[in-house]
Amino acid sequence: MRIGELAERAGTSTRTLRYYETHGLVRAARSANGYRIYDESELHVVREIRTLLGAGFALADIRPFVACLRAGNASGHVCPDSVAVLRRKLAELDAGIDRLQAVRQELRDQLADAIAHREEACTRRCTAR
Amino acid sequence: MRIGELAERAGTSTRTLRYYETHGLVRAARSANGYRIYDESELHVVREIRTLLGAGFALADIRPFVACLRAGNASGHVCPDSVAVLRRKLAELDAGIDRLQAVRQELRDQLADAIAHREEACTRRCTAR
DNA sequence: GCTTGCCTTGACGTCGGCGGCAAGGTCTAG
DNA sequence: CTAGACCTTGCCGCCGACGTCAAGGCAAGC
Repeated sequence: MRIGELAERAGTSTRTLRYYETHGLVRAARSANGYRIYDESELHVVREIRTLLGAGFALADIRPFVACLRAGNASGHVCPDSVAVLRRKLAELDAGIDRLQAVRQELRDQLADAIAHREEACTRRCTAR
Repeated sequence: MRIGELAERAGTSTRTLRYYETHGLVRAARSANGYRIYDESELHVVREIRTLLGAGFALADIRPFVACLRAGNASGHVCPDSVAVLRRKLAELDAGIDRLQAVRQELRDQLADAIAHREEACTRRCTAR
């Protein structure tokens, strides 16, 4: 399979695949003319990468998952390194959610305040540049 | 007040204040020698900007709040434009929280799965590069 | 032969909110 | 007179995950 086909089947771009390769995540053999030749299994690798990226992981965090897949495991998250990253990400996620919840509460308060003072405040035009 | 003092009192840098100025958020008069001279009220403006940035707002989103302050209102969030941004940000925040919650659930499941299969999977060394 | 479509490497652009440096002008204290 | 602390504009660097050319090689159909 060449790069164009892999890109299409993985739902991404050739540029992205080359980018992953330069960062050591995806592997390719080369045919006589220099074209990249991908093994069927690379499709799973790329999909793993895309899924994790979509979940907010950085490429560096994804590395252990790919290594885990390459080590012959059916899923990339069963290895110790992956689990460590999972735990860390989970903690980050919790912190992020807490932060957003706090901001959300603050915004709701401000919104309520703004509506309550709608008539007494904002007497001049608020669109002043 | 010159730029160094404002920066210190607002807990930011001179570089940042100039940046805000080029983006039309902060205003300064000029003294004879070309130095920026800030009105006392700019301190409130800068603090409003910093607060909103900290809450995850983009500079473009903050503009109406600054305009609202300049229009003579005690707080920047009482004007219609600000309220519109607040509503939008609140919705974005909710969406973001939902997304993170979903990812979080997914991670927890994967973590549980990884732990459950700890012994039967990952037979080879998972740290293969 | 010529076009079309695939592929290659390399290098610069993007977005946002600044940091940091260069090369100079200004003001004040000693 | 000089040092040093402030200020000015301008421009490049940064992070991350790519997009977007540019300039060319390779393969296949007509």
